Amino acid sequence: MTTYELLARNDLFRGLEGPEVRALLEEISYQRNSYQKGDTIVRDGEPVTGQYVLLRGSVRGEMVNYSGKVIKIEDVEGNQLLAPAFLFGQDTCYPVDVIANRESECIYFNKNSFIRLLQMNKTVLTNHLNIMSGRAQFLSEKIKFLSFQTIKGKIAHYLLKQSQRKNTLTVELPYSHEKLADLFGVTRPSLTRELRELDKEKIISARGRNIRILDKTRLSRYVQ
Amino acid sequence: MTTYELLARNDLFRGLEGPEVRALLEEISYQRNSYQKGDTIVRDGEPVTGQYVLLRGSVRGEMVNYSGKVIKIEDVEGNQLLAPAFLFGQDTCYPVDVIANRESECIYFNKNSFIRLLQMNKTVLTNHLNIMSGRAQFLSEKIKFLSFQTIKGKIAHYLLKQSQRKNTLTVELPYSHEKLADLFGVTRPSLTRELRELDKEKIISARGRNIRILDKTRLSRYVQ
DNA sequence: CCGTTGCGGTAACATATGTTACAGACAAAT
DNA sequence: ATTTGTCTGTAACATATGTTACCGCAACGG
Repeated sequence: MTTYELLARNDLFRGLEGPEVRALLEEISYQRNSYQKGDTIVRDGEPVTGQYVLLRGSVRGEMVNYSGKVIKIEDVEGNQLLAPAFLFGQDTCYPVDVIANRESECIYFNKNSFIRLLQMNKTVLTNHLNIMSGRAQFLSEKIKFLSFQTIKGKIAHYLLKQSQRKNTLTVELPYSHEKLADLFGVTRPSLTRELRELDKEKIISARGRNIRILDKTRLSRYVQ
Repeated sequence: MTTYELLARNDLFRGLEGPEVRALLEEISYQRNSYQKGDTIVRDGEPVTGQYVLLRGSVRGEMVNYSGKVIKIEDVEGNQLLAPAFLFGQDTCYPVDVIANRESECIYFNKNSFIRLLQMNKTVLTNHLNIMSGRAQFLSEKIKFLSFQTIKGKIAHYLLKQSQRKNTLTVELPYSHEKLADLFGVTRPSLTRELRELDKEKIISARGRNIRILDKTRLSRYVQ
């Protein structure tokens, strides 16, 4: 698929037809880069000089502190902007490392090009405002999730959300306990321990990554 | 002072002259409301239907969970937008309660009016993008602060920031321990205990709200 | 002058979570 | 077939923080 066709599906261009997107992009300079699994795309603290768009693949944003503790903020899959809310403002720096989960491809617009893009089309601008708002909403949710819940609360919240989305009581964890623990901001043995306890109490059945919700009511009680 | 004069000093209108602001606002409808100390201006979970601007006074944004634990997100003083990053996006809801710290006054633009305002003037639009980016940056910082630091780490971070800003080694806490504990997402006795310990170790001298940094080096070591 | 109130200080104890280390299961690689 | 690495499970123990309750002080209002 061409760059245009891929980008046309991005939320940034929602509501525009392929040819319109093509016309916009022809006026703008950008570069296209590939990354291998494990490659760092942007580093925490680096100044933001432009806008990356993930075309293809999967990357994750994570915060790391000096003593090595990791909090995974999110996975970004497919065709999305990376850190879309950080391009503006003065002397903004990336708040996370962005690392490729597997082979991936990005488009990079430098700041001026991206601003021109926003100015050239009102729909694009509106889309971008929506995307930025969505990010702020996401970050707020994250604060709530990280600071209010106990580990069991986080597990309950997570499982109930997954189960609701797929409309099933069996949840296959998309991550190892290790990764999930990072997402929750806790350590791996602690996460495993709490999973085991919920299993022992017959609230869930947990066999490695395969989890089945046995008692939704009691599980919900852990969500604050 | 008139509404125009007040608003003209808002970051949203940075770079515009008073008369320009006046001209813009004459085309737009808005309402002006007063609040008493303790009044709730917006409530967590309420849909966002417009943009509040704090004209005068002081408000705080805080998250509360069902069991009553509070995390104060921030204080907003004087002339600023409230929750500026949440107006766009679909079905957005406020992520916090916003409560007046003392008698305060707000302007409220409904969503369409505010969007028109952004469309009418490119400077205003750019300012708004900057403000939104700033919010995202702030929220990211908050996540780091809340999830990486121990209580002593939070104290150290906070004191060092205050001391740097005022360029002095004495910090007069602007809050009671109670409020500060909310800001840190911890309980009051725990915060007091840690303050006392830092005092005992002669890293700071803490007498109620009056704190003096005695050993900057050792204090910094607590910041992750 | 005295009660009330809010605040800081403190202590005993409970609990959640981290730390570290190791063992077994399994799959991939050799 | 063997090795290697990754993952889950587990345990003993350490630590940070929460919980609850109480004290005393200072400010304030009646």
